[in-house]
Amino acid sequence: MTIKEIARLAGVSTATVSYVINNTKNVLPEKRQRILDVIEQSGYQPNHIAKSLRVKKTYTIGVLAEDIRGFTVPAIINGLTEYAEKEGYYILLNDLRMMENLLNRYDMIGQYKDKVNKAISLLLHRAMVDAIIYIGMSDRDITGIINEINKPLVIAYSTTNDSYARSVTYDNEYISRNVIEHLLEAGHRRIAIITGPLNTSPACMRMRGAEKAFAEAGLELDEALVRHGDWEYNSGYIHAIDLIKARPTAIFAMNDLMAAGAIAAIHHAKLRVPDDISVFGFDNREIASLLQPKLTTVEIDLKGIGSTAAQMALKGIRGESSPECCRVIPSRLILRETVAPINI
Amino acid sequence: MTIKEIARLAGVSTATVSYVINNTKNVLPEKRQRILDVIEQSGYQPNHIAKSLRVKKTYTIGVLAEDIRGFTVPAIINGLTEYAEKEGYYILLNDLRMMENLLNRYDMIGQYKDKVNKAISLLLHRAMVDAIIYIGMSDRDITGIINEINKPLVIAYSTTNDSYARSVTYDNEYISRNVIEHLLEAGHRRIAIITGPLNTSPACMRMRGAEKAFAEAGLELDEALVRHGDWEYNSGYIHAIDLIKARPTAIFAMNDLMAAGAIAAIHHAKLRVPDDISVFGFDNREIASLLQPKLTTVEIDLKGIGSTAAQMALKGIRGESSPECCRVIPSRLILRETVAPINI
DNA sequence: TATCTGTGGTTAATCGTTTAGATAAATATA
DNA sequence: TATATTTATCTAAACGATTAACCACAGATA
Repeated sequence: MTIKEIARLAGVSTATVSYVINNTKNVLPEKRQRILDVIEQSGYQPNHIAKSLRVKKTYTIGVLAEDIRGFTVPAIINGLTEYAEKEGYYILLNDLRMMENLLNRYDMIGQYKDKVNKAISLLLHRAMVDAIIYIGMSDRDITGIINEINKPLVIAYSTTNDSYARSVTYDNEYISRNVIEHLLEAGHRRIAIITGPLNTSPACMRMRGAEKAFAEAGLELDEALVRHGDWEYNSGYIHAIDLIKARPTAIFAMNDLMAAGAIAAIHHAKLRVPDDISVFGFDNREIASLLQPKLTTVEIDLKGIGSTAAQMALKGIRGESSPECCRVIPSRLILRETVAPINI
Repeated sequence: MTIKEIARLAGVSTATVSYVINNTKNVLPEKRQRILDVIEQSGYQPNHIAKSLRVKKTYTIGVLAEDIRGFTVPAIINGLTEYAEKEGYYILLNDLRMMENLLNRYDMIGQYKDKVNKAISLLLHRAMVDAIIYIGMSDRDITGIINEINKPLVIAYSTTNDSYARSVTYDNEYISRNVIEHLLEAGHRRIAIITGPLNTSPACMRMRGAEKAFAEAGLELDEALVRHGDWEYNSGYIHAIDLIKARPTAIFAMNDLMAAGAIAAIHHAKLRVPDDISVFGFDNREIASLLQPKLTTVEIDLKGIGSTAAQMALKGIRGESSPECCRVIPSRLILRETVAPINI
């Protein structure tokens, strides 16, 4: 079934059929209906490939994910697909699969660069996507690595200071400030913090947010209550063991895994959560609601990041140049059971 | 840069250029080299869309996932991408996003059916994928729902008894038998089981495996020690509370979430894991290695399922009809800290 | 009446490949 | 030598859409 066949059956030219399919020129109502009827009956579906070839658009967005496993990327893709589908676009997924080996290893940067650029080139020239969305987990500014491309590029989750690429992230600093504010309001003063590695920007920004919250309250962050973890469960456990000696009334662990470790450490020290020590996490991953007690934490709107990224990509494709080159999606606090006011 | 331009620069016809690019006909070595040089210098990349139109193949595999969030689907896609990429195929991802609303709700079956068929039709007729891989989590046999399609279809993870579709799953029954065998070998006799809902096939098959292990050892499964959970943490907790009264020496929970609940229940009863009661989980999700003590569990080779699905899809595309229509990927036991021999 | 304008439709070129069939030259065979 | 075969290459027709350019006709305008 081709457009030619439809035209023959309806007794018109292919051009006319095309015009009614795409609503791109006036056609007499009676004729239009006849054509639509023929299409309906024959179950005709326009050949997308032929159209792509002719109009030089594939209605496809290439998505490059550093690694699809884990909890962040799928949620982003979920939101992304929803928006793209609504607008009639496809998602061509390229999973770079480099969770363990290449990410955050600076001796591997050459290999990383090659892999990314090869993937982009493939997406651009062979698959001919209309735009690319890069979902970055690592702290690298991807734009410094990518060869020039002539299609819209949007970075999701991680951030960039490139002027060409658009990016969409979350409010790292602001929400972290909220966390500390929440603890301060609950009466906590001796607040310990287990950060991520300070050479990663999320850890830095969250730290800055925390500092601001203290400053705004006229207080000062006690350096003796700050430890630098590595995002892993064990580092949360170990640092908490250490911190407990300094008698904090609350611990803000900058992700849920470390928070889980901290809770285990607190229990191990025969103390109770939140009665003796409150714990605030970050990420709201599955484990957060399974811990006993249930973890109070921060939820990043990953789905929102995804749909916004898709939206920005489509704006780029349609040439609606948005003045904003970086959007930040608000996160929210999930208040569960691990934080309690201090003076009860 | 088109093939025409390359032909002009190399002083040959487009046909000849095409022949050297695709290695499809003999070309004099000297001429071939000249053409390759021109291609190299100009950075020419063949237009994939044009090729697809002509040869009626898009080198694209459509992947339909019921919901990409969660832990299973991404791991499968990871393996799938790896294989497909190696063979020069793309992954067009369609996330149906129906975790909460449609899955396993039988009043929603019409809506479910519509959504799946619309997605497949889109993939087939508009995106023109060469094959479809359906990653099913729910227990529904998808083939009963899909309208006839004339391209290879492979079902991954969940299973089918359709003769047209190929499927690739894991060894539910066998590995479950292994779990019980392992517990029996460790001297356990009073083994409690927390199943999933018995109207789901994984729960049934795992149950059958367990029964066989008992039977083979000349023992009988004690019905009083079996409870039917709903895969959620809470049901593990509640059933374990109840089971503990019957004094089992081991509990096999048919997923890690319920196992985690069971462990919490055991601790709550002031008993120790594994000293008083051993616990065996299933899935090896992230939480398994974070629990204290670390959970002994089953790891399904999701990546293997993914790459095998891709392999089968490609076989289908290439017309290499494999006699086997259903492959099962072996799982393995992950022995950690929650299972101990009984008589120490 | 002659010319302009607008409307609905067709013709045919085009997008960038692949490939069947034609052609010409070189080599083998009778 | 004449004919058949093989080999390397080219010509041109697809693939299935879109769309610029053109055309015929009706009604409006000078």
